[in-house]
Amino acid sequence: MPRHGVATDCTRVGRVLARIGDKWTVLVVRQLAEGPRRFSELKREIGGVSQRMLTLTLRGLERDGFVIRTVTPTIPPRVDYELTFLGHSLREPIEELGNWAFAHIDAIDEAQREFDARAGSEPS
Amino acid sequence: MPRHGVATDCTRVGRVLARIGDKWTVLVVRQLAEGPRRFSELKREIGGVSQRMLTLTLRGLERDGFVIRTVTPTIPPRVDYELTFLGHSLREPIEELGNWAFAHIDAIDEAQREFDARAGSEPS
DNA sequence: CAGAATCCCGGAAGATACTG
DNA sequence: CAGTATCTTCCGGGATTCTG
Repeated sequence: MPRHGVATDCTRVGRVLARIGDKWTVLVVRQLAEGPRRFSELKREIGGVSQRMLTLTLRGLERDGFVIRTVTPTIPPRVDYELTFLGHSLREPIEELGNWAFAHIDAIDEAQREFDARAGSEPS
Repeated sequence: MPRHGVATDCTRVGRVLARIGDKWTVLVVRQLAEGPRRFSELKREIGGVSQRMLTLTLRGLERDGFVIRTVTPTIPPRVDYELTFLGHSLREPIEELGNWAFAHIDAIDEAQREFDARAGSEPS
C-alpha cells in the first residue's frame, strides 16, 4: 500500500483537476450519470454549451477512458455517450466535492463579502 | 437536511471547482496543510510559480476565507500565511480526489495511449 | 444529427522591472 | 522580503459556417 499524504503526488492530482476542473466536464458527467445520452440531448440538457465545447469535452472524456462513444451509422447519424466503469467511479469524488461545496458555500460567500468590504475601505 | 444528488447544484460545485481547479491552489493548500509558510517559502517549495501567480492565488484563497495573511511590519517585511478552519476542511475533499487520482491514474494513462493509437491509425 | 473547420476575443498566466 | 506594475504571449471558449 503506497503511503501518501495530503494531496498525493501533485502531478497526479493536477492532471485530474485539469480534467474535471474545466468548464463543462462535471456537467456532462452529471448528465451521463443518469444514463446514456445522445449528443443533442446533452446539449439541450446542459444548456449554454456550444457544439464545439461539448464535442471537445466529450472527446477529452473519451480519451481519458471516462466515456464510451457509440456511433450508429444511420441517416441521420446517431451517437450515444455513456459512462465507463472508470467514469462512474469518478462520480464519487465529484459528489464528495459537491457535498463539501454545499456545506461551505455560505461561509465562502460571507468571507468574500467581508474581504471585499475591507478592500474597499482600507486602500493605501 | 437538503436532499441533493450526483453533483448537487451545478453552480456551487462549479464555483468550488473554479477555485481549486486552477493551476496553483492545490499546491499552495498542500504546503500550508503542513503548517504556516512565508511567501518566499511557498515560492521555493512549490517551484515553477511566478511571484505574480503566487500572489494572486493567495489573494484568492484569502478572499474565499481559506487562508489568513499575517503581516509583520519589520524591515524587511515578513508575511505568513496559514490555513483557516475552512481551509483545513478543504483538505478532505482534495485528499479524496488525490486518492482517487492515485488509484486510477494508470487506467487513465492507458486509456489515453489506446485512444491516441486509434486516432493515429484510423484517419479518414 | 453530429460534428469539423474557421475566425475571433478576453482572460489566464509568464517574464521582467520597479518599490516600500 | 514581499509584493506591485506593465507588457506580452497563449489558450480556452464562443459564434458562425459548412458537411456526410
